[in-house]
Amino acid sequence: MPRASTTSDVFNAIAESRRRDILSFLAQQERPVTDIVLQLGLEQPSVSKHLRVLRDVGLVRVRREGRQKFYRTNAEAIRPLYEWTSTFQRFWRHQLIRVKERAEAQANKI
Amino acid sequence: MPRASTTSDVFNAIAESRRRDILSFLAQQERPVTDIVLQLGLEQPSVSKHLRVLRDVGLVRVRREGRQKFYRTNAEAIRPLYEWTSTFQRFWRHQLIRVKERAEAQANKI
DNA sequence: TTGACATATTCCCATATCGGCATATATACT
DNA sequence: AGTATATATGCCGATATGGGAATATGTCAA
Repeated sequence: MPRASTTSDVFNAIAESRRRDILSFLAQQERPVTDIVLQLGLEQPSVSKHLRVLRDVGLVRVRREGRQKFYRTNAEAIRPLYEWTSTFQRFWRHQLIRVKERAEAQANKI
Repeated sequence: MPRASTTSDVFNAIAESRRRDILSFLAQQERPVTDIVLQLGLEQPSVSKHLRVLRDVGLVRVRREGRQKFYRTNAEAIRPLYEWTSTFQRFWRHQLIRVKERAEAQANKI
């Protein structure tokens, strides 16, 4: 069994750094493909392929206008990722508290 | 160029769902490998390999005790993921507000 | 219709992957 | 030393990948 498909879920789709770059770029404003190509310095077919993956998992939406297609990030689709990572928040907080306590204990010794 | 290595960064490491399962299991408490095998119903070599990947990117820490090795999640390493997803928070909030507004406008029409 | 522009798809290739199985290493016990 | 337990590694095979280059599709304009 090979690695799970990039289109199998949001976790696999965002593993590619260029796709994360695209998502960040398309978050504030919808953009035509050419803008992404220019902004990120990638080949046009490469961008189209990445957009296909992102579209398949619902991370971007498209709107056609003449011969252009405007893509925008569907932030809602990133939420599951946010929520999964959030479950660990309390643990890194605890770790930070412990680090702080150790640092203070060390400081008091001096 | 193939897909980036699973050990190249945290994003690639957590793309695998079993690795996410392992991280969740090891978040609250450190556990020996056998516990993970029993809890998740995976083969022992498979678990060892997943742990290797997680260790390489700093997502877990190990402590040896006799012939056992106790693994625990290093929550701090998940933070970059949390932070990246957080940058989209304001966008999905906007989207939700818009959905809410539309729903209310619809309700007022009735 | 022909040509120009915008985007998408196809084919090829080198490579990392995960599972399965066997085996290696490391530690403890007698 | 020899055996049992705990964990790690090596090898194999099937497969999806991303880049590159070429080409296809779709749309406008003259």
